[in-house]
Amino acid sequence: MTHSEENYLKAIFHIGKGGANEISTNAIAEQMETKPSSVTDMMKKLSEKNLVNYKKYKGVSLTSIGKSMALSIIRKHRLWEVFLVEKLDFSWDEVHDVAEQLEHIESEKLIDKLDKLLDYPKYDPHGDPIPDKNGNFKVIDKKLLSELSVNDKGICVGVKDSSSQFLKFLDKNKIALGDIIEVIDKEDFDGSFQLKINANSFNVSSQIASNLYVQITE
Amino acid sequence: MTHSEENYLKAIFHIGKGGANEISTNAIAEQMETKPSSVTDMMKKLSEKNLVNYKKYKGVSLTSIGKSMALSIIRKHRLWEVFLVEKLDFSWDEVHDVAEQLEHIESEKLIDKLDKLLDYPKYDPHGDPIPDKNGNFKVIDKKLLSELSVNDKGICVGVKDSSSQFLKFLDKNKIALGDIIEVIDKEDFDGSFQLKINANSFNVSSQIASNLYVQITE
DNA sequence: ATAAAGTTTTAGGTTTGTCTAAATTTAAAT
DNA sequence: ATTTAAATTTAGACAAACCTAAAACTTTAT
Ligand SMILES: [Mn+2]
Ligand SMILES: [Mn+2]
Ligand SMILES: [Mn+2]
Ligand SMILES: [Mn+2]
Repeated sequence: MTHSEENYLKAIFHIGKGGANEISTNAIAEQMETKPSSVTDMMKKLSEKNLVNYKKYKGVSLTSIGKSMALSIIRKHRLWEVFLVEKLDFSWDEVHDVAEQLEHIESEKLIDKLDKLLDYPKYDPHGDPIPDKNGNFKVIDKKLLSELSVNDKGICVGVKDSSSQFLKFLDKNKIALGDIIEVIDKEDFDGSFQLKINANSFNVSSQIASNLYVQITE
Repeated sequence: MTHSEENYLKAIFHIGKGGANEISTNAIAEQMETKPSSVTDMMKKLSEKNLVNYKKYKGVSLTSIGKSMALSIIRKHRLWEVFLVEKLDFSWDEVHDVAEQLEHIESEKLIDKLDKLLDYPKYDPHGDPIPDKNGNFKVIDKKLLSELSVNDKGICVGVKDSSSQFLKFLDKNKIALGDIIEVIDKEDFDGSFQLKINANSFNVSSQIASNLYVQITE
């Protein structure tokens, strides 16, 4: 498997959110920042290798082999992200680009030992689940903060947008995974939220609220 | 810089042992396990980028930029080898191939932090020196065990052959870096050595003796 | 000094992954 | 039901990194 092939499989998995949907050529091209014609070429090759189901003009889906390869790459990506944060003191907004490179390192032993060193983490620094060796992971029942109602209370468990920009914004405002969030009020006018985060009052825009995942506790 | 370009620079550095000698096309081809014609192509490209001095039929040498790039890759390779042994419990015969991949990861911050995590090691698991950020490293005054005379005594500080085969042989015979070695006798007949290693008697063939580096203490 | 042998380069070709432009198929709009 | 628009595929091209075979250069041996 080449780096490029791996990146395509990962892209298909992410667009389809792990399901078996038919993914369009254009969607893949956008995700990969490449041209649709390049995608078509690659889909033919991946189809030849039995990693995707491809029928002309009908989009693609991952085969079970393709899916497990995608999961293996995602596992590596997220484990490396944990390593960078936990062992090398990277901040959560700096890890993605390096992990994009590290995810392609081929060595089963390496990743097993890394998993052990990190004490078998279940989530990456952005709250995304880390598949185990067999590709299994728990899907935690989380909601976007923007979907909560007044008086709902929960724990901040993830981010939808994991751009450096957004993560730095959260840092600056001292919002972190694990924080307890309570919805005090919702403003109809602009969709903004009045929150209590770890006992401090906060007001966040609807844009922020729709990029934070919360696990409701009551 | 592509992986391939990096590997060529490293190969040239290794063949020339860090000096500024003119390296032949065939020597590079052999080191890289590729064909001379491929080497010529690459030398033209590296020359274009001012990483090597190249004149047709006259061989190549690294420019100062090329040399510092080679040293940077070697630094990364050896730091990763230390990481694999110290933090992930790899044995010294398993690290090279993985380090060949990891050495190409691009992130200055990553390598600085890794260096710190490992507490700024000066040598890799095979006794090879690790260049610092500026490409400087100490050349330790070591000799091949085969060059020692009877009654010479020293510390085992490195291996010349770092093949898995040889390293496993040393493991099996409980010979490790840091061991104290004394030459008790040399056998003219087959060039074999009678040694005392950490107080135990040993007999090693000339082939072994010419692949172990020793720092003489008396 | 010349021939033979060895080394290096050139010429032309392949594969991978990309691109643009044109053709084809599917979906949407009238 | 056509026409128009959008999505997708094909055709042809290109750069990177490799190859084989042939030509050119250098070194060695006679
Ligand atoms: Mn990431
Ligand atoms: Mn992540
Ligand atoms: Mn090595
Ligand atoms: Mn080494």
